[in-house]
Amino acid sequence: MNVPWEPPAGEIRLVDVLDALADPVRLALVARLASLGSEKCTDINADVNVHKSTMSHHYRVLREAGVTRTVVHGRQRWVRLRHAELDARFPGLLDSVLSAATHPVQPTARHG
Amino acid sequence: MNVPWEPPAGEIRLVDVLDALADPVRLALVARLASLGSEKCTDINADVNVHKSTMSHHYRVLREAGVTRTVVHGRQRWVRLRHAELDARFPGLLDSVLSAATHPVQPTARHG
DNA sequence: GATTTGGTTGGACAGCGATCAAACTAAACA
DNA sequence: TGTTTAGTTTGATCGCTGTCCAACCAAATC
Repeated sequence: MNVPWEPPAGEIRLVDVLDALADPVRLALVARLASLGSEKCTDINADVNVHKSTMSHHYRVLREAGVTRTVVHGRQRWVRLRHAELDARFPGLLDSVLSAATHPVQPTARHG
Repeated sequence: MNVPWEPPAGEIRLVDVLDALADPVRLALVARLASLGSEKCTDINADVNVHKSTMSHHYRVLREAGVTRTVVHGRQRWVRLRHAELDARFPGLLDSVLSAATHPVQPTARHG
């Protein structure tokens, strides 16, 4: 039920957030969390072809950047986005990243 | 008058853009370009306490990620944001990053 | 208490990236 | 043509980072 260290909402730094999102594995993870909500690490790991210790590393990067919150519940961890807090500090940022991650706009083909 | 290599608008990758923005020097440079428009490298370098070869490296990262366009004009280079193209592909992304970079929202103090 | 389970930590490794200095290149100018 | 100017390229350094494996740890279960 406790929460490992994370930055207070007012101290989340943009560069850290961008850096946390600038990795394919973490970006996919964030997109997944956005669509599925809170998830157990086990469930996430099951779908990712990466060692569990590597995933643990990514969880930490996201958490320490202020992107996610990890709640310890018994012997499992639940991870979810700090969506509202992030949006309060950097309005529109997370949403535009998520929309970019899931629906990048393709250029319309030119005929002629 | 020629333009060094840059990705076509439709092939700009989100991870590359985020990675390009996830550096203090480049983020500041992008914010500066957003407020001042196109600039010569010399002018930019003058205000940044970083070696010119380092700046050249940053210009390349931004350009190859699709964030900026560099136009060679005689013996000087003009750098500017590919604002419209970026916004067409990842709507709202650049603007939210710029607004986050220049006006991060501070939490309101609680009097209690 | 011993074992299983879910996840972290530490070590090792390879690769990358930010930085500076020095050498280089191409354009402009004297 | 030689020199200055604007910026790139190359080389070196050094710290960071993504990855795996092995060891560890705490909670839950037997």
